[in-house]
Amino acid sequence: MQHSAVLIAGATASGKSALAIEIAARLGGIVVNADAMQVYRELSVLTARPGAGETARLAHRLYGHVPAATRFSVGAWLAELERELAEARAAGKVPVIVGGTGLYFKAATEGLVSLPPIPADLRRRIAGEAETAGIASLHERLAGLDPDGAARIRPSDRTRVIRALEVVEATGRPLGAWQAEAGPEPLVDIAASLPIVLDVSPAFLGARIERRCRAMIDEGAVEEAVALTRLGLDPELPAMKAIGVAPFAALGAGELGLEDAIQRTIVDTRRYAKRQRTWFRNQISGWLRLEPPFDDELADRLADDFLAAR
RNA sequence: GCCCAGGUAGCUCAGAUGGUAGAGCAGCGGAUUGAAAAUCCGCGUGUCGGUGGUUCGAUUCCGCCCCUGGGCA
Repeated sequence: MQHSAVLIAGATASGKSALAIEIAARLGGIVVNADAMQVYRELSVLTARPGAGETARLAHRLYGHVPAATRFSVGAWLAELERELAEARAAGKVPVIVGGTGLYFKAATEGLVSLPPIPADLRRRIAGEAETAGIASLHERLAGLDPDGAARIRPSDRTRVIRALEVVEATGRPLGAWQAEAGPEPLVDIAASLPIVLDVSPAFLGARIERRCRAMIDEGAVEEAVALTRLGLDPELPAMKAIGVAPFAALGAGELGLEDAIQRTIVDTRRYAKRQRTWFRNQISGWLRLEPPFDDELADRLADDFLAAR
């Protein structure tokens, strides 16, 4: 079953969430999260997750509903998105999917290959081997089991080497073979949707990122980072790698100065925004590209555009 | 005012008996199919403070000037 939706992709601090709310309000819709970090329960200030004011105005789904101890994934998100889209349709509400994770949008609009789940103990074993034997030696093993994959993935690309090895060891087939199969149809029918990418300049983002990172302190970023680290979770879990967690936790522990912690967070955020811009510039085509200001007039126009497209 | 040290990339600095310069950080470009705020690849972006002089050639040597820091008055 394919769905129509409004899609809003944009870099961090671009103003995409506010625009999503305005459009959803005009369409009688709901906001659905497409951001890999805003799903974590213990992260709110650090991920700039929509607050009480926003969620009181209209429904926000897939925000803060996953414990930080969980290793979330595109596949898990896609399964939840399917449920949300079905519910929204049944309720007659337009889903406005907003986020900054390019891979999630790609999975929603182009589909994701169907793979059996990888046993958790196998994943742990391979990750452990990466630590002890080194990622290059895992790549050598991959070359024996999945030559095409090994040729495509650099020996230094830790995430992809581990993933490719997991798949071929768990299923007996290389990842590329799975991907070559026709997967399930995409959840979002892009032709019947309004896909928007916010085209924001580094200068525009830079100022907003700095302001946000400084404001976080008063909103409790340090306390949030400290509380998260006190859970004693595996530092390799995705939630532990959220921008700001390490520097603000270090600040809370007295190991880093205030200004150093803020600067570290600003720089990390800027770099993240740069990677997002690269993704949206090169991995997405045929989407409506919009420049600031993202104001009420724009929301009016986009809501009309969506109704016309559908 | 005098003496000393220093002005080289966005920042902190290195360097060449005279042949237009290079590190770290920052920055920029790219890849991206179940960890994606992850992971990985590539790229120096420069009136060497200004101005005269010596020289085939000056960022480098010399003069003068400007700026910064320290010292003496």
